[in-house]
Amino acid sequence: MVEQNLDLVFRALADPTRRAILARLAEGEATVGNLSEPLPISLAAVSKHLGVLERAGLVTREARGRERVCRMNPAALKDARAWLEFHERFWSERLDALDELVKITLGESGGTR
Amino acid sequence: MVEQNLDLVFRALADPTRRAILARLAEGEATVGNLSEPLPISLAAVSKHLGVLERAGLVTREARGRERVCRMNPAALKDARAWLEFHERFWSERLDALDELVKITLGESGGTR
DNA sequence: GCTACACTCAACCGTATGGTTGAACAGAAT
DNA sequence: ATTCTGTTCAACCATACGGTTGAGTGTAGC
Repeated sequence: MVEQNLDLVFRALADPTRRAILARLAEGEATVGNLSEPLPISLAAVSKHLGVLERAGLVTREARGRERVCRMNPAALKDARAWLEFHERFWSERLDALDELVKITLGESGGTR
Repeated sequence: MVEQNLDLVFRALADPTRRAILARLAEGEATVGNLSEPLPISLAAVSKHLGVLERAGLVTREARGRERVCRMNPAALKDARAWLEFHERFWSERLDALDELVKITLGESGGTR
């Protein structure tokens, strides 16, 4: 359940164009047209990228007149950050423990590889 | 420079099999064979996944006899976490600011619409 | 009502991805 | 020396991805 969401979020973040869109969106809401202006790709391509971001829950698109205004949803980053943070911490602790073990082992046995 | 690394890291993390491999690796180093045991895919496929993880800097593979022992490298997660954290924070602040603005605007204008 | 605009949808294209199988290679075991 | 084992490599397959173009849809403006 959450796992699949991680798939979508990480995959969405793996593309530089999409990260650029998010960066632009961080400055405030924008229409699809606004977003596509600085990008060297077609409007349709941008629309597709927005679809990916939307499916990942990172962005919402709302119709306003004939425009679609996009907003970012920082909450969707939470799971991904939590995953990263957990593993980073977990691994670091493991490494520390390993380090400690090595020190102790070397100290006791005399360090003969 | 860092940007491209983010591509690789996020892309690597976007696959559930690869996250499973990382989770297994968090419990300690393992050979390619060890890693492939619980997985429902071929050894060759696991080897490929390890290639992806290695290119992203998340895992190192070292030859030990005829085996390859894999270890995780938590440092590689740092950039990704930093990116996420920054944007999450940045966006949250933005949203808070927007919230504040809305409150002020509504308070001043009388809140029509 | 017609035209212009903002956007999405659908079809298509080339390349990447995740999987397979079978051959190849290197180290261990006999 | 031969065989077995652990792993990679290469070729192949199906599907997904990121891009394009052109048609379609709905709203705005005259």
